[in-house]
Amino acid sequence: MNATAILKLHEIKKTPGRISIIKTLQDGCKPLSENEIKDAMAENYDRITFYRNIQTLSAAGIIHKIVVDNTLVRYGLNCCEAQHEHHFHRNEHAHFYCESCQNVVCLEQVQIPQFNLPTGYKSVDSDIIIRGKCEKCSGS
Amino acid sequence: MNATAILKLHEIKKTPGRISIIKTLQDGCKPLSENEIKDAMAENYDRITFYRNIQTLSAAGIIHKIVVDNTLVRYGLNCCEAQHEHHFHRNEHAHFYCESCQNVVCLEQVQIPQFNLPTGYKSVDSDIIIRGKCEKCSGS
DNA sequence: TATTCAAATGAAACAATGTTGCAAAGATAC
DNA sequence: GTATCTTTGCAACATTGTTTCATTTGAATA
Repeated sequence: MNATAILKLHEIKKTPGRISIIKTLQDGCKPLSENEIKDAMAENYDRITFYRNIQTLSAAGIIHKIVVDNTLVRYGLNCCEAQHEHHFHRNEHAHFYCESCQNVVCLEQVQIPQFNLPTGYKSVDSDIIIRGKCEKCSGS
Repeated sequence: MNATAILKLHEIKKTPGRISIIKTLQDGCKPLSENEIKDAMAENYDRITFYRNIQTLSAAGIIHKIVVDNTLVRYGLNCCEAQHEHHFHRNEHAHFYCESCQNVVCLEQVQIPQFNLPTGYKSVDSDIIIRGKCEKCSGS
């Protein structure tokens, strides 16, 4: 689905900045950092607008923020299935962070476990970051 | 175990800043933010020294950093068992973040699952943050 | 197509967070 | 107590994130 269609589906105004962010993430085929998106957007990029659009796109369920570390944040495009939902739908999945190539991979297929919490604790959702080496970097 | 003993055990120099951080975390009985530690340390606090000591204590396995969000970081004291290890030993456990009271709880007893990763992916460790309501805040 | 109005933008200014270099002070071994 | 190496604290800087407000723009409607 193209950027314009995604925005229309979620009833969000089509603006150059938002189109740019979505297209960049589609082209990148993986979660990207602010700087990577910035570089791709070139003169289209404004930092304040970027943060606001990330907020908007995130709240709409179009993208999700991946916090690998407090100084290492990536933004990933939600999968196509999630894009068909009109309402907010968190596309919950774990993430893999490769300590060699620094890439983040969305592990759509990895089952999020049911954690056995102490009595009285109610879980709403969870963030799972698995660190290690990806396929390319572990082959040696 | 008191702060001095912990530092000696890990062969790290005993300094006021480090003692302060450890004592504050012991008194707090829960993971604390930089600001909470700062307030407890009062005039003892220096921001640069704090960051460096967090780095040192963390590398030694005395404390661990919990990144709930990129703008929401806490530091937790490692449990006593881990303190008996001379070498670095990551005391791996999941964390619970209460969206009502903003407290973080170390879930020592929650089993870290074996994630079924795609072929070639090697896991080293993982960060698990479970969000929801804690015992006190869910009772209503 | 022109009009309209709410929403989005971009500039400035600010706030918080994290890092580096370096001289002075302090902790431990002797 | 003295020597030595580590740690501290200051200054300065870099990065990341937020708020306010006047201006511009998107898109619904006439």
